[in-house]
Amino acid sequence: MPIPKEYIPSEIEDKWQRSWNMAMYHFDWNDETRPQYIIDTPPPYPTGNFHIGNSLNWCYIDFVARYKRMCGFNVMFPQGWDCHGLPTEVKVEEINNITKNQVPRSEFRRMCEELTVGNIEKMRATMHRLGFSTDWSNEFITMEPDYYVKTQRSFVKMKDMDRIYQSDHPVNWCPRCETAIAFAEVEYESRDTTLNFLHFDKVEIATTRPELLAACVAVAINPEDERYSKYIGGMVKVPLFGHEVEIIGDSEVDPSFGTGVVMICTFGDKQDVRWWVEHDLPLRKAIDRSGRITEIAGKYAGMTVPECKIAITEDLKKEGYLYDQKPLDQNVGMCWRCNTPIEILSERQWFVKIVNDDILSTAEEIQWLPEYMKIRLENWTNTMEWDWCISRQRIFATPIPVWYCKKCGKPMVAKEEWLPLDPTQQSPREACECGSTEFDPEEDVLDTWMDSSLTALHVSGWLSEHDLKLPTQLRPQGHDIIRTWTFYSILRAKALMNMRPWDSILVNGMVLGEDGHKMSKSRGNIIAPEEVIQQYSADALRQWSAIGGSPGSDIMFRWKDVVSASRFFNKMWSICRFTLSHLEDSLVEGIEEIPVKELPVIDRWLLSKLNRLVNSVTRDMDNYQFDEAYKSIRGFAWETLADNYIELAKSRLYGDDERARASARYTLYVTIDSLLHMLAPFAPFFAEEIYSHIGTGSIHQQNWPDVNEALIDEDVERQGELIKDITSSVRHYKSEAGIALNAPLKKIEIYGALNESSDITGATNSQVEIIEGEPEFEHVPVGIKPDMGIIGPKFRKTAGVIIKALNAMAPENVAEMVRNGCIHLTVDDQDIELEPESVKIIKEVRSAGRSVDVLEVADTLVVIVH
RNA sequence: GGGCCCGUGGUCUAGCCGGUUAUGACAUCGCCUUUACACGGCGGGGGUCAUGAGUUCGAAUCUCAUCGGGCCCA
Repeated sequence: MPIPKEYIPSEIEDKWQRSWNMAMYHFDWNDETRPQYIIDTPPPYPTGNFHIGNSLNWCYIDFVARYKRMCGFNVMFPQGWDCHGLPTEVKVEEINNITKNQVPRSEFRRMCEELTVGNIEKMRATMHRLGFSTDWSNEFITMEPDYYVKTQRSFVKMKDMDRIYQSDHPVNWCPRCETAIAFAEVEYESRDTTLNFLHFDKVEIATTRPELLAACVAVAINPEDERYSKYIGGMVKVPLFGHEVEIIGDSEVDPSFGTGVVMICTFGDKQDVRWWVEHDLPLRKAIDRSGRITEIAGKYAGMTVPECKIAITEDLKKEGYLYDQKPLDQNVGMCWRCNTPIEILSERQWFVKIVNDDILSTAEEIQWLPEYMKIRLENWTNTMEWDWCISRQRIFATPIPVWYCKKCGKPMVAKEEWLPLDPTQQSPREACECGSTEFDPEEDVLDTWMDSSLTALHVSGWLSEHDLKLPTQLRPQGHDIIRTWTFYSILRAKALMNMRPWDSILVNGMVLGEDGHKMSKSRGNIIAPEEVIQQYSADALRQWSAIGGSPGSDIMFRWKDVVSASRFFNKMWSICRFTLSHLEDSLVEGIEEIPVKELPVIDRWLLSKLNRLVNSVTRDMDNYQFDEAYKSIRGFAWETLADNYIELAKSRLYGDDERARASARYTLYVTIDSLLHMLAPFAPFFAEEIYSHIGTGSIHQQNWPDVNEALIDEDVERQGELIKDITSSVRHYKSEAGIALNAPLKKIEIYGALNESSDITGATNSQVEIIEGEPEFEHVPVGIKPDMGIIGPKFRKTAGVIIKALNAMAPENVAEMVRNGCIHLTVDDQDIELEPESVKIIKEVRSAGRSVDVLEVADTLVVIVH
């Protein structure tokens, strides 16, 4: 069946997407013959929109999954969905025009689930369209009991091993979301604020947060600061509120900032918390959970923080306490979800203990790609000051399986076998130690990272009927979530199984828009994958992923890269169509295998280069260098195969010599077949389409090509290269001389060791004669080029003067000495001898009166007779 | 303020454990419809490798400083 002239990707991709049996990508849990290759795929948040950044990451994963499968691994490329979290809650409130407290918890949760199910469906469709070889038999959805039972069991297990505890501790608090958040969820933004200079009764202090005066619990100065050190241990009165606080000394105070005196509030920032702990200061809560000022602030109670700031500043001015104000550029912590400035509140929360050394030593056991990404994790780990706060005051999340006894207040943690459960819907199955059976449920829920940090354990069969296959082989993810997902995943695998979660972590960059900035709605530089697929093709988008940049670096989305990708597929299509048109009959009868020795030089040249290509692409794929791999495949197909080989082989393919035709056909077949196999992980649709014409079954179930070392032959390559170069310089000659490329030349004489000339004859459409021996032309040395690679290391310091001396000599003299086997020269009264290889002679050929042009190709002379 | 990454023709990029002629793509210019492809072919122009200093016989490559950009954090 001939292949159509035009390459119409939409039809081809649609056809294969419909007909592929996705079961061919399933992981076999019971296979004991193939090595496992389990990928800890990121579970995206089901926004309903699989964006281009996801696409990049998933393309990388798919390249690896398909490659490893072809290499004989038992691959699992599962897909999970990280469902819980605030954005969905907000969306549900928006859609239904309600707040979460207006409907029962279970009803609200149901609404969130319903929205999520729909969103997952949309994202699955995009993934299918992109041709990912996902193993859908191992899909997981964190909001389903099958998954969150594991989150809950992990909670109970870690509680039992004292890795989880409950405590009053300052936490980062988002007053808008009314929930605690972890450090990882705090983002910093530069803001212009005002530094206010206030008179206290003994000292002057500078503060950016006068609204927290009521929460002032101490005033701190640097003990080295001679201006104030005499006050240490004394008391001062806080303006407006009148309570007395201690003056403490602490070397952390910067004497040069503001007045050199700072007030400590509970809590204005993280430094306040450090001082509060260190100096054992009292707690004065001035802000409540909703971000309003509390009763301790007297008449200011009930105001919001910004309102209070204005009111207090006014009063301070009125009362004469405020004597100066200066603008200050300050970084303010914000909630990463809603961008509200966070507060630090002291609340009773659940925490996971962080053991920094465990994280760091486990990170050492993992191969990081690129290597430097590990440093980011280490830096983050070393700056952790508090434990991980895992309780959240939300609804759509995994419930914390705990109740509190109404009588004695003792918490009751669910037994593992009771799980999954929701304590707000179910009661404990046993009585409290005190005998009471009345309980209040824990209404707090778990941080979503408690779900997603278990993915490596989950996909490797933890707490399932299968044998545990931890560690997994690969964690692919973006560098934006190293401090969260990477960090927590390592923590959990280490805590729960005392193992590393993965052998390797492949960190991809962010996708930048065409304006060079990270894609975001507000910048309006977002490109949807569907848009790219619709205009070009999924294979073209995948190619952009492969060659847009090397893994780890941020990569810009550029339409022209997609265009260039689709051009390559057109070219490849055309190459395949040409090949197939010559293969037709023999494909039916089976391609006749021809012994290498019987093939013409140029065929052996191509096969030698092909095997080198297989070798390098295999190495690149093993190192996740998709850009390198793809570029070399593309370069080989376009230049080596299409521009050179096919042009050279054409005369044989169209000629009468059956044997010569068969050789070219065989070579083309072998080459196309290998190329398609190597393209398969990158362009699964294209490769499958062409393969369906030349092979049987799906190409995605074939083996990765082996390198046939016997076909790599340097001598053959040199000869082939010469043939190619001669042909190309004749082409160049014609182009320069304004001769049509297919116009015949009178005669071409080649002086040199070349066994075959028929392909040159065909490609240049001219009579070719190979002449042994020296040509009758004058060979004039016109210059020399010293080889620094030889002279430099040998002569070191004197190399410079030697080069100078060489360049000063007459080229013909040097050439003469090279012919005699040794170059003598005198430098600084010293005799120096150089091997002939140290110098390359540049020669010019002068024709002796004949009406010819002379081309020099490597060491071979090509004479064009007019 | 600290850490990490990066400055290479107009744009993006390879090279970066040193070796003299710096890779490729896109763009640009000229020529060509030659039985796979004009979404093509052939050929050309364009870079003092951010700046300055140092190490070295030799630096895009190593060191330091400066300037500029990005990311993460305090």
